Amino acid sequence: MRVKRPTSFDIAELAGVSQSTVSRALSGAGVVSEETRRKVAEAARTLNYKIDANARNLRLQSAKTIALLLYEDPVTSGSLINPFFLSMLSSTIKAAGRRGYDLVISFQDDSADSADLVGSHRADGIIFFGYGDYIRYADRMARLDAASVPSVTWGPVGAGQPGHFIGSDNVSGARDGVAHLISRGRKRIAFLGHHSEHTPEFLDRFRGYQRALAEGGLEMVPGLQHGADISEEAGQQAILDLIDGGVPFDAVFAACDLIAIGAMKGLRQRGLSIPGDVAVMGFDDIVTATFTDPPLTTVRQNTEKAGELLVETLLALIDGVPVSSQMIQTRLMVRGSCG
Amino acid sequence: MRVKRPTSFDIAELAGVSQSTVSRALSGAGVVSEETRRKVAEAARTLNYKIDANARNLRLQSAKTIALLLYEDPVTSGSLINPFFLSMLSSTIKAAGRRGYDLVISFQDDSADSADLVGSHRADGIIFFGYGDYIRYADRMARLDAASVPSVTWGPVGAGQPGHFIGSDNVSGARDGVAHLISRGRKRIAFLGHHSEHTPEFLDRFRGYQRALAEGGLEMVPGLQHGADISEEAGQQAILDLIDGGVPFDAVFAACDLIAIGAMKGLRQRGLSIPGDVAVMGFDDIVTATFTDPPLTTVRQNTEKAGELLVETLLALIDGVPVSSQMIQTRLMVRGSCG
DNA sequence: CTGTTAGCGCCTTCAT
DNA sequence: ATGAAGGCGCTAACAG
Repeated sequence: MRVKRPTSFDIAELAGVSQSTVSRALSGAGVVSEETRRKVAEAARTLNYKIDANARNLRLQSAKTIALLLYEDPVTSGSLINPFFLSMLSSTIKAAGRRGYDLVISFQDDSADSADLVGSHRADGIIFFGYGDYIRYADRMARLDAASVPSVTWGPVGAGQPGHFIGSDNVSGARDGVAHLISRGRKRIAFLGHHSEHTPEFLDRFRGYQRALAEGGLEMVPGLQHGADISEEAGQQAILDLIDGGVPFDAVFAACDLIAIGAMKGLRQRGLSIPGDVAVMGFDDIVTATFTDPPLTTVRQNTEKAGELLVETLLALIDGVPVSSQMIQTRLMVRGSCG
Repeated sequence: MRVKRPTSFDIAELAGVSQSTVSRALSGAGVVSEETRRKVAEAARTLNYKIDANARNLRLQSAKTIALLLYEDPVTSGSLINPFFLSMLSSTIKAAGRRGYDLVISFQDDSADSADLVGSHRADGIIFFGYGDYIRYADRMARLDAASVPSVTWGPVGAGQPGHFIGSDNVSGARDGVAHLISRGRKRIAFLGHHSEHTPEFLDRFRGYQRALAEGGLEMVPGLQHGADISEEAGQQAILDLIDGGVPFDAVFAACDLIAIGAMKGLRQRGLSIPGDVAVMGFDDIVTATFTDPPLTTVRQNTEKAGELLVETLLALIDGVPVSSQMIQTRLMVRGSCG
């Protein structure tokens, strides 16, 4: 059933030129007279010619493709459901497309395969996604580096991990958020989310929380910090634990929106009003944040810019241009949940 | 910085055989002595050899790659956020991986590009995703067909559209769901969701709803059918409209889980209890359905099987094997929201 | 069972 | 400005 596709020789014949001229005319690179360029372009159009990517890439020793690896791991089983990543995914695909790169996607957490994608010229480099346990990834990174596989990871910038990172300025973002709560007169501010070295992004947000408290002249109230996985359910459970713990609080800073939304549910479940009794602040600014009741005030991560920088950095790496990790500024989105 | 990668000739030399023997040994296809196969495998391992995908695919005139096109359109702007699609995405990627196929993903709704992916041998075929307006897609499908581009769409099976489809049995799934409501003694059952020919899957679910009512000896109560886009917000708004409409009801069948979850919010907002005052039934069985309060009873779509069938069908099409659209059975997941 | 040989379709010097 | 020729790395006849 496969129709024989036209090759550059067919175009050459139809246009009355040589095959190499066709190649030059279409790539736009070489020097070709305007006249011939037009003839070639037309011939290509009438035959519906498309450059064969395999032949081209074989010749060029590249792939014009970026591999996107999504990690699933025990700590963050909910991460793939996190709408935030969908947003990242979309912006990254678009950024790559703008530069003529395709994206192959893979959920596999088999580290061998990821390097193979590049080893086999299926992809020119790798972008890693996933709120994750970066300590576990460290050796993978090291191995990729050893094989000189270009790669960039979305995550904690400047956490001392090997490899190149693009990520939000989590410390200052969290600080801004908590400072806002303080400016609204809140004094007893809880923190929801895990914050060990295994989740450095959350750790940074925790540090921002601490810094804002210090700058606002507030003590961190013991008993108002509670771990939570990245899911609504975890957030809900965490806030219930907190309420039942008996230590009073008038605000919650959640390490991400999903946790914040879960917390709102828990608060309502216990008959507490938002923001009357408790103000709630999130982090990410997922689409749903606009639609909660009240709408969630949150720290927005710039996913557009993130995708752009991830791709740009990776392509630089592929071209052998030295690059450094980069931090993206966040922005406070004031809505109704903090009064 | 790019290290020169070993070729099959390097392996051949190290293993003391010819290059073609290396190819045979590694592809597993040809006849090679056990002895040589071992030697070659070991040489490949020590040199960390990976078959060059471009060369291989150029030779084979294929790509070993499937393109996944996600459609975004006005009607379904929320669809990409729909966790259901994430689940589909994951299962499809895994099914493709199991067969040695990579997946290139694209959000673009530019129909030209989709055909080009195949025309340029970047992909062997296309899988389309997206609750969508299939009428708008019809001409795209026709065009792809004309260019003999193998493609499969996740969507309404048997709706008379051109092309190959894989989808759930929406009519019988909805019927089962509504029959369950009836068996629990509900008499006035509302339907939430759009159901025009533009959204044939929802239309089928509406038909299942009608059928169940008829089989249960119930009349369809006028005023208890309300449109809703695919989002929590739309579901919430729809149920509020219904409540304010004044026509009493004791159950809601939502065209998808997101709508159902929004409806639950709206009911609670108006002080109605679930399932005491109103039973709620969804469709999809997204992860969140397990965690609502009460847990959502819903009609489960088998995403595992869906991904498997989509890939299997597409590969058959690519091989020129005739295939037909296929319907997947749903399964009622009884939880707490229907009493 | 293994080696030799001929391309797959394109880009790119090197001549002209 | 254009044409001729070589080769990217691999698979698949075809011989032996």
